[in-house]
Amino acid sequence: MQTRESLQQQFETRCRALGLAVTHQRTVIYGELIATGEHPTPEAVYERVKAQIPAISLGTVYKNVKTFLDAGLLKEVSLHHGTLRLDANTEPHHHMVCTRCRRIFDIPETEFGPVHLKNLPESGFQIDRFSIEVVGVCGACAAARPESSGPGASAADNKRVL
Amino acid sequence: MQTRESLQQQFETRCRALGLAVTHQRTVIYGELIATGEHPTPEAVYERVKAQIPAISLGTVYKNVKTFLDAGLLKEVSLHHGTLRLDANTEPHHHMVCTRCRRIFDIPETEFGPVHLKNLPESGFQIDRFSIEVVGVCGACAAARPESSGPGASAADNKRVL
DNA sequence: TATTAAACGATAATTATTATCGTTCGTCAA
DNA sequence: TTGACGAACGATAATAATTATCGTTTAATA
Ligand SMILES: [Mn+2]
Ligand SMILES: [Mn+2]
Ligand SMILES: [Zn+2]
Ligand SMILES: [Zn+2]
Repeated sequence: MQTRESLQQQFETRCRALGLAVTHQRTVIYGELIATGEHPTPEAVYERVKAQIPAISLGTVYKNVKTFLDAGLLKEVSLHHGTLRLDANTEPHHHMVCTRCRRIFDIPETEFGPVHLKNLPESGFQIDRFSIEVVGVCGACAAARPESSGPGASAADNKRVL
Repeated sequence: MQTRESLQQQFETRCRALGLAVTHQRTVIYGELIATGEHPTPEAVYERVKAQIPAISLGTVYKNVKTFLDAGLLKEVSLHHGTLRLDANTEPHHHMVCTRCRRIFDIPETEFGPVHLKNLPESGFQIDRFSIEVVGVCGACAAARPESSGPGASAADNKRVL
C-alpha cells in the first residue's frame, strides 16, 4: 500500500507523465484528498481547499476531480451515482454491473459462498447486510467492442441503454 | 422468492395496509417496475408508464417512487446515489457504509476471505473486480440513537456529516 | 351519492454538475 | 531569464436530476 507521503511526493511526477500542469490548485486539491481518510463529495473538497486558497472556484474543483478520475489518480466509490436506480426485487440479492452500458443484473444470494469478515476496522459498526457487486463488462458490450480497443471509445460512451 | 404475479396481486392489499390510495397511476408504475427485470431510472419508468397513461406527470412518478421506497415496496440499488463520493485510495479495497450519516469507511481487501461465485447468471460477462459493501450503522450513529427508536427520526436525518 | 383528504398534473424551484469564455499562469524553447 | 502559447483558472451561464408548490381531480368511506 502506498503511504500518503509517497503519493503526495509522486504527484508532480505523475502530472508530468500525464502532461498535466502542476498548478497550486491541483496540488492542494489532491493533497486534501489524500490527507483525509474519508470519501468526500466535491463540495466537501471545495470547502477544505477554500481554507487554503480562498479564491478557488467550485468549478475548478469539479474540473480537476474529473481530470484526476480520468487519470486514475482518484476513484469514485459508486458506479451508479448520478441517477437513482430502482429495484422491485426486495429480497436480499446481489448485482452485476456493466461499466459500459451501466446495466445491472441480479445475482441470487445463493450464488455466493458465505462472505466472512475477519474483523471490522470500525468498532461499534452494526452490520445490516453485505452487498456484493460484480463489476465488469456485460456480454452485449463485450461483443460490441472487444477489449478496450477502438479509437475514441471511452468508458462513458453508451448514452442511456437503461 | 415472490413471483411477479403474486407481488402484483398483493399490491392493493399492501397499499391498503400502508394507508395508501390505490390509484391507477400507482398501479401502473408498480406494475411496470415488477414487470421488468431491469433496474430502471425514474425517467425510464416514466417513459414506460406514459405508454399506458399518456397524461401522467414525471413528478407523479418521482413522488410514487419515493413513496414506494419509504414503504419498502422498492429498493434503491445504490446507497450513494445523488452525489459523487471520491476515493484517493486507488488500491483495491472494500467499504463499510453507514445508512444514517452516509459516511464510508475502508476495509482492506485482506479482511475478506476469497469471494467465489458458483456461476454467472449472465453469460459472457467479463468480471473486472468484486466490490463488497458492508451496510449498516456506524458506531457514532448507533450511540447517538440506539435501535430505530425515537419519534420523527427517519433514515435520512443527518444532513451532511460528510 | 356527498364529503374530504389524498393524490394528481403543471410548473416553479433547488441541487449537482457541466459548459463557456475572457483572463492568468505554468511550461518550455530561445 | 524571458516571452510565447496553450492549458488552467475564476466567474458565471446552462443543463440535468430531483423536489416543492398549488389549484384541480379522484379514491375512500360513510
Ligand atoms: Mn436487483
Ligand atoms: Mn475507500
Ligand atoms: Zn454492457
Ligand atoms: Zn453513521
